[in-house]
Amino acid sequence: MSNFFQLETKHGGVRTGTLKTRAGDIKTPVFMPVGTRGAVKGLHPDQVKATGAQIILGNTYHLHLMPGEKVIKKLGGLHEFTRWQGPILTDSGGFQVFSLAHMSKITEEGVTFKDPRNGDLVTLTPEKSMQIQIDLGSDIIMAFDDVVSLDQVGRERTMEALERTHRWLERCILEFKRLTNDMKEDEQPLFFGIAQGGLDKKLRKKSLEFVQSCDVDGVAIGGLSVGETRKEMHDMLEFLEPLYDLTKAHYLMGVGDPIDFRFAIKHGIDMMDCVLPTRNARHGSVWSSGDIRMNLKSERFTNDSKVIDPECDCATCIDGFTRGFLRHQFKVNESLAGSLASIHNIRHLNRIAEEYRSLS
RNA sequence: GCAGGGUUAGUGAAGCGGUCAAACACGUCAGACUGUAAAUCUGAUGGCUUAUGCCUUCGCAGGUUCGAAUCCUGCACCCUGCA
Repeated sequence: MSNFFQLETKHGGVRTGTLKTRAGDIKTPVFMPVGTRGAVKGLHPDQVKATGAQIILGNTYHLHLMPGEKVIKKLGGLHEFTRWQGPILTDSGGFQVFSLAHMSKITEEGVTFKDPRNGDLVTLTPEKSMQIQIDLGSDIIMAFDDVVSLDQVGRERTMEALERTHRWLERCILEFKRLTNDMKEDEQPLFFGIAQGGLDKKLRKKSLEFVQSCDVDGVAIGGLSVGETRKEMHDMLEFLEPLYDLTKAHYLMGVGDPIDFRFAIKHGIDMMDCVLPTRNARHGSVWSSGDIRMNLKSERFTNDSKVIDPECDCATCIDGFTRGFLRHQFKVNESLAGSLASIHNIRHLNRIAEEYRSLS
């Protein structure tokens, strides 16, 4: 497999580079907004693009349930379907092993989930996940992994989940190759493996080394930001920093609090995704300069004529939407409020990424 | 005018002699949210407060009772029938 990631500069732990996908190049470090069901919630693709976003995520599990990958394929694939023209990364459904743990059953073959909406059983296997992601038309395909929680039950199966994740990775690679065999190289999606290991450094090292020894275009760190303390997460990122294969892209999954985002970039991470900017935004919570959080629903903004962050260049701030206006729209449940705040929060992370990219 | 029904905390609405500072919903205030079961969830919401504590409340004014939001009397206002 040729190398789709080009490392350009390195300043301490900060790397800048370019990830080449069939849908376009991605400058790293990069923040990737999450559009689980094919849309970044509340935003038109043009608005997402205007935040500086280069790539968005979709989710195998959700899109498989509704409307189904066959429908999306028939309607031209994810790009045509969603009208997002840039690269798309799809998560494999592995995270749902964790988030829907109490409604799922894991076996060596795969995982059976109960659809939380109607109780329907959905089975996902490494092969199935690859097939779905290929049908969706994803540009970066993620391995199907076994994510564990940090509670007692999860900790006890950390080792088991890690080994299973590795066996599943081999199955994913075989299936991915089978499905992409007849594609020209520049038409193939990329494939990323995922390292697990919970908060156990030995297991983390073992997992990272295993994943990097496989035929993958990028290596992802999974299973963090699932409830551990900030210190635990940062310790692990510091520990992993010298262990990465420098020729591959490094993706930290699910992290996007500005503080963690900066920390990860300084410790060798190239890509991150997170629901935090959009979820928080819909709940009225936004970041401003200095990564300070404020809740726009708060009474104290009622008469505030300032924009969210006077130093911000996002469309929401540039267009002059005041805190007072946003507070009002939140209070009356107008969805515009969440959209405007999402634009701001995504831009906030993209500005951070740009700050580090400008080092090159 | 006659006969019924009603008036409960910011709003709607339970309660119909003690376990009532008073269910529930909404609203309000605050908090949480990290590969989205998430436009969701949690807490507070008469006052004072550390409180299993005290004080003031259930249209208004009296009364019965050991004890009343709950029963009685009068008054005010609202609704529905009949005139």
